[in-house]
Amino acid sequence: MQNTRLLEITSAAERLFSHQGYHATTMRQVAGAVELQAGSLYAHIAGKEAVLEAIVVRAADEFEAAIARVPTDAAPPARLRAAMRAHIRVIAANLPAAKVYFHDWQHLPPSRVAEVRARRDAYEAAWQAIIADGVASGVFAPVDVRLAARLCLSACNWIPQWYDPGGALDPDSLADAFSALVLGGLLGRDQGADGGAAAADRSIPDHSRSDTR
Amino acid sequence: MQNTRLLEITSAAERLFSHQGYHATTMRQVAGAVELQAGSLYAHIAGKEAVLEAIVVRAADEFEAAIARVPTDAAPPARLRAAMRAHIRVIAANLPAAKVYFHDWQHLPPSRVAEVRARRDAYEAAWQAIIADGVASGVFAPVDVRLAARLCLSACNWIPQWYDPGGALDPDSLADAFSALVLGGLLGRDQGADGGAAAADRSIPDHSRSDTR
DNA sequence: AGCTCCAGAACGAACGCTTGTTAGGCGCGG
DNA sequence: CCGCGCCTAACAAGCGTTCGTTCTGGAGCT
Repeated sequence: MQNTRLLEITSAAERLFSHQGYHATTMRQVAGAVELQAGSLYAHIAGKEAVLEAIVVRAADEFEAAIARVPTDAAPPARLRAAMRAHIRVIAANLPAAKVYFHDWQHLPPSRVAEVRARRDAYEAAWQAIIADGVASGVFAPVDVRLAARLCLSACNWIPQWYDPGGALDPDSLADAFSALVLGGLLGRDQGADGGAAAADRSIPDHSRSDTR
Repeated sequence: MQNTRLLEITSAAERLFSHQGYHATTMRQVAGAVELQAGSLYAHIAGKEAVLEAIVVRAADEFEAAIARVPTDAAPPARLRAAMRAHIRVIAANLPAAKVYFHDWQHLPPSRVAEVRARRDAYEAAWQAIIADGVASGVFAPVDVRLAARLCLSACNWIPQWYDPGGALDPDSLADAFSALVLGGLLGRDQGADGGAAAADRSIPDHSRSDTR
């Protein structure tokens, strides 16, 4: 069970893939990162593609598990905030893997690509459901559900491009800032709307303060 | 000035780079796309990297020119909407180039990367300025300017991942839907006058799927 | 008009190098 | 003393690019 080496290799590959991209990364670089010779990797892995697949599948698992923990009985605004926290937490906690997941999943063999695409669509549907509920119950404006979900996910999926894990911005603050923007909008009129925020804070226990500013 | 061949090569490279990525694309593939032998390309181009640079620089030019045309004297909400239209129009009109610009600019030589990064920062600053003006004048809520700008740009930059140019969703509708969401937010509250023109329709007809993702 | 001549475009083969991966042998811990 | 982990060496394939050559079309001269 303590397959230390395989884990080291995979996470080194995550780092390298995330910085340079899958195709620009050499197996010799991966080997060097774990202080091995290139050929020695193959005592632990089946091939370069298998490493990529492991990274991508694990990332997909992570995102799915995270959104599955979002309570479905809360009010839509709280659920959206919770989903955003969950999503961004996964990104921040697995930054290299997330980058690889978003950028290099298309380089898997076609059958695996289809698989990942399906999981991705299901994931997106979960977000659409939250927004659709909000629209149906009149809490949300009658927006285009698909586009609204895509706005949220697009904004989130770009985060790995600029997020600095060592910076002062912790994942939950970022998530709360983003959900506050998406929920309340830029236009003034400070809505008393963050009644939903309280619910979100309860549904996802948290130790850090959420302060947008 | 009728350098037809060079143009053909560049746009074939745009297509291939955008679908497969820069490093996964072969010069022989590029050559095949314009019905040439690989070696023949070098009568027109300096090298693979030079083609990438041309694509990236042109895309950066396009985005900068677009936002430069956004009037600076309008009200912040109208300016934000205009910026969104400008940005998304460029994406839709140069979909392959935009994808390459967003994904593969890091594969340029370090000096060029720094250059592009600088231009990118300046571009982002233009968006921040719009939001900062809105906050300063009280039209926008007192949000974190940097995060709000990043939300907008993150959402927009992910668009090439899913946008279908043949679909029913035209760029301006998409831009208006996104800016309506970012300006007004999801939470109900009837739509006040956004400083912008007509197309502020909150309810947008269900767009057909035609997902290439 | 007919001729020469050259520049550019394209070919096809080859270059040197790197890629992912495999094979065989060495050494050390259990 | 077995077997696992690792190394060295090598492999075939593919990479971006170069090179000498061929072909072609039009300008310039007579």
